[in-house]
Amino acid sequence: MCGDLSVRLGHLNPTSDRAVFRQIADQLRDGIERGQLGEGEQLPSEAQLIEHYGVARMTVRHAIQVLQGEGLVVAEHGRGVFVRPRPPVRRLASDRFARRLREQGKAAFIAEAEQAGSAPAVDSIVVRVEQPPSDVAARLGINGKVLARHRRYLLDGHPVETATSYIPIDIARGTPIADLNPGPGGIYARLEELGHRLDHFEEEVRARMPAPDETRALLLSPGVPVFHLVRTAYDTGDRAVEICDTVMASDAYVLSYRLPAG
Amino acid sequence: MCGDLSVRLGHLNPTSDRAVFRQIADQLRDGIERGQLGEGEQLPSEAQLIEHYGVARMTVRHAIQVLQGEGLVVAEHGRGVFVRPRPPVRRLASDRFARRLREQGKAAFIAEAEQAGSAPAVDSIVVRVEQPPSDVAARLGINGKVLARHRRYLLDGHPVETATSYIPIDIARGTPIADLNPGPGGIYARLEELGHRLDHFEEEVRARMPAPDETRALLLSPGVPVFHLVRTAYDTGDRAVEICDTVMASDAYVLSYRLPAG
DNA sequence: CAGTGGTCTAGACCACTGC
DNA sequence: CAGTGGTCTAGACCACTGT
Repeated sequence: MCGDLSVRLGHLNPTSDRAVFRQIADQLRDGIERGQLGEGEQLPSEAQLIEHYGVARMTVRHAIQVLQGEGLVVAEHGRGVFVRPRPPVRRLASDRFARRLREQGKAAFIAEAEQAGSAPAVDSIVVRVEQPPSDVAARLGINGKVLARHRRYLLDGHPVETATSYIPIDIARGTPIADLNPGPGGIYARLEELGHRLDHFEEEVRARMPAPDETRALLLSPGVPVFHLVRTAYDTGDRAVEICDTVMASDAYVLSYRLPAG
Repeated sequence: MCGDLSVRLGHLNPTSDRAVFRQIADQLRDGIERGQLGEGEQLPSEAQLIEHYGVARMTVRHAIQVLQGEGLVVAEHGRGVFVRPRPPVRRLASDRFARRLREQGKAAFIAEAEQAGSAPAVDSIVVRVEQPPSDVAARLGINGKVLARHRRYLLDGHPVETATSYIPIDIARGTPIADLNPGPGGIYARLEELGHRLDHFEEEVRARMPAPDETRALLLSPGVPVFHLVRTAYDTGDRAVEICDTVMASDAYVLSYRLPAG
């Protein structure tokens, strides 16, 4: 009764209240979670599923769409539908902005990626003066424009993160912070050289589905959310001297934080 | 040419490569992002969109499905499709497990919710001895079974978070930690009374789309990811004494962490 | 009851992949 | 070229909401 598919597909329960496309999605999901379909393996084709279940094409497409929305599979035009491979995750530790790392002359992203054996890259760098979003302006305590540094980070050629740093103009003007390449240790090293000794950062983390432009910039598969981080840097005078707004492919990261108990 | 819809819908570009359903989704998304369609407002009905664009029903449904996947709208059977209201978010600060809060006799969730003016509740409590997931076992340095405390948290009647705490049996046996209600200050207070003075926590944060059982437990709308937190509590002897595995509705939370700069 | 979205069918034509 | 998924049509019937 079952063909020679790599998954053992079951039968539909016609008496069930559960919609047919959901029953099909359930069975495929089961096969994935049980490991009968491993990472990168191909699902039965639409034609095979239509044949097996005796349903219309739109019904099996709907089932597959459900799994795509859950981030379990990716469809590739002309090739097939595959169990989504989990990319290696980058672990971001809460000490990643510690001074000792900065003093080694590497920006946080580069230093960490190289240590993990990946090939880091930065592109799409744009540095300009602009009007910041209102929440950024409020945190910086500024009404007018600020220096904005936009960039995109890649690991082994895959984009994983876009970021924009906002720095008050009175701090950045005429310094390497306003240059395309701010020099060794990144802008945090420059801020400290300028007398803004950093005290701590406050990082806010949200998760949501990406907007279409984010899907493009990060080459996200359907069903992959993004982390949205807003990190504020405070100097020892408790002034907010920089805000970094970051959008990250959530399947490429685990964020790790140390919390005090005392 | 335009009817009296609350959004000004544009026209399709037949020469565009962009699929018709994407063009329709783009126009509706635009209306939402420009604020022409505010939170909770109703989108044009399928019938209206079919009429306006002169396309088949499946095409407009596909467009709306795209917006659902992005978490922008929610469809309500028999009522219509609405711009998804953003629920009030709960801000979780990194000092939420500080001893001073515990000493006030409240568990972290309850204390914080009441302070924010919400009505907290806990249900679905299950306490039992079970085999933990292998990653939990590894972190606890344990091979066999552990005490597991499952529960679900609600704010103002809405489920927002499910959590499972795992505690080594040799620590929990015969203590209030193994009771349904562990008493004032929660299990962290009990752990400290038992001599396991807490030193710090390590919290790992992931984001992903929910599995179907999580969608049910948290009543999640389509297009809403979850935070998956795994928090390990270490005592002053650097022993892992508890692991809390938490799944949270990402639209109900902003996580906030303080990072050292020094 | 009319109006809404949910499920499903049976086709059509197209675009991409790999042999 | 055959096989795959992507887009779109034009229907059908159902289930839920509100009046």
